[in-house]
Amino acid sequence: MYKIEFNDFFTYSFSVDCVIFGYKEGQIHALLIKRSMEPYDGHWAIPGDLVYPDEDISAAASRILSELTKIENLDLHQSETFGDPNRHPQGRVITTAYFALMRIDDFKVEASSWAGEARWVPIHKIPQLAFDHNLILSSTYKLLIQKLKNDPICFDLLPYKFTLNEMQKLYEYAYDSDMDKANFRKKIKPIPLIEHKEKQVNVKHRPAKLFSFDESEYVNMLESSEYQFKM
Amino acid sequence: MYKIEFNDFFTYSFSVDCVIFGYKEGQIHALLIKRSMEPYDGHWAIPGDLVYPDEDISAAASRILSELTKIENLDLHQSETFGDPNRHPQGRVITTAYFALMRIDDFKVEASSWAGEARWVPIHKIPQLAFDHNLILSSTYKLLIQKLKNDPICFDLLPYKFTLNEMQKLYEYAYDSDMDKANFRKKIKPIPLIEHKEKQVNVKHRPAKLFSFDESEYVNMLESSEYQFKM
DNA sequence: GCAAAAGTGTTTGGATTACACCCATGC
DNA sequence: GCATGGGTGTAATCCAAACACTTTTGC
Repeated sequence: MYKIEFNDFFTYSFSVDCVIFGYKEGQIHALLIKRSMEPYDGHWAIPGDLVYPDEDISAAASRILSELTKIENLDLHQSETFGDPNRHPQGRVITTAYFALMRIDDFKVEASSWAGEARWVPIHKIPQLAFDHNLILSSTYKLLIQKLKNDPICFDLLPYKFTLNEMQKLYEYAYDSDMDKANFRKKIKPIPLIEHKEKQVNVKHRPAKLFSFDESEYVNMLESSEYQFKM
Repeated sequence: MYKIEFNDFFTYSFSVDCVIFGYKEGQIHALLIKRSMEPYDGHWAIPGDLVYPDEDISAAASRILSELTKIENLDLHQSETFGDPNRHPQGRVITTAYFALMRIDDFKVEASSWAGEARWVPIHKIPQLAFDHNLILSSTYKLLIQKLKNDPICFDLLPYKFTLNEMQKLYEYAYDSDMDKANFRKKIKPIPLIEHKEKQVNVKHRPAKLFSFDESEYVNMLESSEYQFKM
């Protein structure tokens, strides 16, 4: 039936790699760690780990995220699965990539057993990484760009209170194209935003109003009407 | 470092499940097999198999496809990965779903060691399946519908020579909405189609022209201009 | 002629685009 | 005042929806 013994199939391992994206200084960044163990000791890599025998794979992604950043309850998005037989030098390890979005200001990297050092790196300046992580990162980044078009996840990258110009700049960066200010504001009219009374401070021009994404209203709109987020 | 021995991580297995979609009688169908082995002997299931130790996961998906249908070289699209620790009764088996599209008329199901019987089932009449296959199928179907919007894959479901009305009916089915004939034809104007001299035969109304997708022209358009398929 | 679907043209209203202009703040 | 970006209005244009109409086949 099988060309090998059935038990010989139960010799694989499984990992998840968790691409953490953030946005600062007008650029999308990924959080990379410097590995402090073999294999690829000393190389930069996407944070990832083996999945425990009784652990769901999405739970493993959450664990990695919180071990590294002490942040819980971030949305995780499943990306691609990579299964080249030779991708891992220590055996057959298949890996599923996830990505999470965070506000860089919110967070402090925690040193952990497997990460001596962690650093935010602009997505267009990623060095050579361990394993097939360059491939994983680039395909996951493409997926992020895709999702920015169809889901209101830009608000997970922007500060909680943001200006409309900041939002526009993020989309201009993601789509690598300039947008007209007036038209951008017309386009986002249907997105439910909370308008704050506060304004920008310490800017040497007219201060902009601050907004937040109205998540609960968005959920309402999804349920009741047939509103479809689209950028 | 780890709470268990390193070697205890290398006790998992990995499978791929290959959802094969077809289109006939105005409905999208999935090819299901009746399992003839434990576990879930006698249950209907998505064709799938364990991945061999030295086999890439996409190669495994191709293998399943060709063992079952003797068709090679179909495009495979990676879908979601499922890793609930209890999804498989015989151990920790993580699975990645793929899907392929085929013209139902083209093909004959081959009996194989693990499939005593195979059957095309309309996507809205799927019975109780083995493992978590109902979940896998429904999420993969959603992905198919999504991709029908953004990629010219409807032509993998339609006959090689098709009428514009057949194409429209497929989209009406996929999006569960009626479309205007004249507007549909205006919308697909930019899609490169080969217009055949032949027409429908044996219809009791004016016979429609037959078309085929002009794949090579599509590739050209993708490269040269900034054409973007969109339905 | 009639039924049925193929195939095309016109009108209309809403969305997108380009662009112009005024406003508030720091220096 | 001037530079800088915030914020809004308008006209031109494009696009999609609605609908009407003609054409070709079988019976």
